[in-house]
Amino acid sequence: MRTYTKAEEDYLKYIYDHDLHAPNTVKIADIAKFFSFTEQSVNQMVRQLEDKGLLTFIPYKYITLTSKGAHVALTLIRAHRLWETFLITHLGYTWDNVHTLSETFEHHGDEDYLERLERYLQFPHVCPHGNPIPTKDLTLTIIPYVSLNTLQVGQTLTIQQVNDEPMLLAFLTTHHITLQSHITLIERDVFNDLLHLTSNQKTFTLSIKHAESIRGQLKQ
Amino acid sequence: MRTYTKAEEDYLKYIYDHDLHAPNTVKIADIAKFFSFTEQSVNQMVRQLEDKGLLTFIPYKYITLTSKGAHVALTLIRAHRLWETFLITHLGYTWDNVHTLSETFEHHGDEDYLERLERYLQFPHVCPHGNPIPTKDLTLTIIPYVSLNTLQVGQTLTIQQVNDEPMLLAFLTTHHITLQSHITLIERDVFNDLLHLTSNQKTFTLSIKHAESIRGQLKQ
DNA sequence: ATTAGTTTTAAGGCTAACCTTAATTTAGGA
DNA sequence: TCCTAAATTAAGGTTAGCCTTAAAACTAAT
Repeated sequence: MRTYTKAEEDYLKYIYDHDLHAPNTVKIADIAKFFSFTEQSVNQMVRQLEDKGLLTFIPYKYITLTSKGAHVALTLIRAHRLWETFLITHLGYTWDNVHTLSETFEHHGDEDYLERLERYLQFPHVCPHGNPIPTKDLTLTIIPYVSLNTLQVGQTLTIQQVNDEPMLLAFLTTHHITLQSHITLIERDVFNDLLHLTSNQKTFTLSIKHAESIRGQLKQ
Repeated sequence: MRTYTKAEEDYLKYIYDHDLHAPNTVKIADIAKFFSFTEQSVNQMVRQLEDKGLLTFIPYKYITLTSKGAHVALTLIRAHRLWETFLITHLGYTWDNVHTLSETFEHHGDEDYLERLERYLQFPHVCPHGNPIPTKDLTLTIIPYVSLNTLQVGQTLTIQQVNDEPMLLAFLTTHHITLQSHITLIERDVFNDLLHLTSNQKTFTLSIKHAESIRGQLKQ
């Protein structure tokens, strides 16, 4: 039933993500660092994935997925986000506690049931975190939001997208911040890489790293 | 996430089923025959399951699940039947093509999501094959139907339950037989272990083995 | 040309899990 | 008591999959 192993799929997902945010820059060392593996291990796995036609690796340049590899990665993202949608909108999960279960389910089942699930959910365009859901033909519509980190002091962001990171989501939840919430940048602490922000008339602090995981549009 | 391995779970399911239909009769040889393993292999696994407190084995007598083991088996049955219900009633699967996918999903996830799924499905008592779904506290309500095989010539059965066996279900589907269908016994071929039956004004033949997988109540 | 950063080769280890063969031993019924 | 079905012991093999260490080789950019 499973065409690729979980490890293979995890590599593909990482490469897809990395390449999306910084095209043509994925190196063996990046993958090794991300998973805490040695570069030799990653080298082997990359060769393995290349042998299976899932990626191309130009040594000393970069690794990039073939269309076949992207197909696999996008199917995983599609499964993950459709599951999240179902779990949240129908089973009562919250956006900070669906990640693990979706991770489990995304690796199982075929494309047929995904289509059925998608139809049942009435073809959602985005998951509950605001991230786009690849369509059946695996097109992913990128919406050009700006990250919270790009705000100038005094500017306000309407949140439209948050990365699916449970800790961050739990943090936002305790501050009653959801999609459509407004966040204003009060001050930028360059020394500590922090942002001081306001939302719901309350002030809080967020690291730049986390701020990059939050996107939306500037409020005029 | 997974507390027990698939193999362990499969042993438990088999023992549960066998014990349900013929209490206190499960022997190592039965399991070995069912899975086509050697008795030595089964012996080892049975010891392993005993060490984990899932069953008790009285050598030369029989194997039976402990309440802990029954708990695991019933949870699997519960998951399987809830998934089947969801897949058929919400995603458009038919009763002869849900088995494999349910088998996959039944081994994943925790009890929390099962409760949510059950609530979402409005606490169904039976799956689409008519088999009872264990409740949250894992009680399984056995309905005393009679098997198609017990019919006397001329008697008619209203189908209420069919075992989840894809081949049989596909056969029934091609004959337009579903739950609530009426089947009349025309003749019993004792020599070949066959039944000649009628349903929807059409005659067909079914082996006794398969007839035992179909249950319901006698039509007066 | 040097060197730092990258990649490769080679050999091996490890975990998880389960199953097999071969040779015995034991229990319980006729 | 004896015999057969049932169970056990012991040692080892297999599959799947991935990861590590150690040592070397290569590339690109200064």
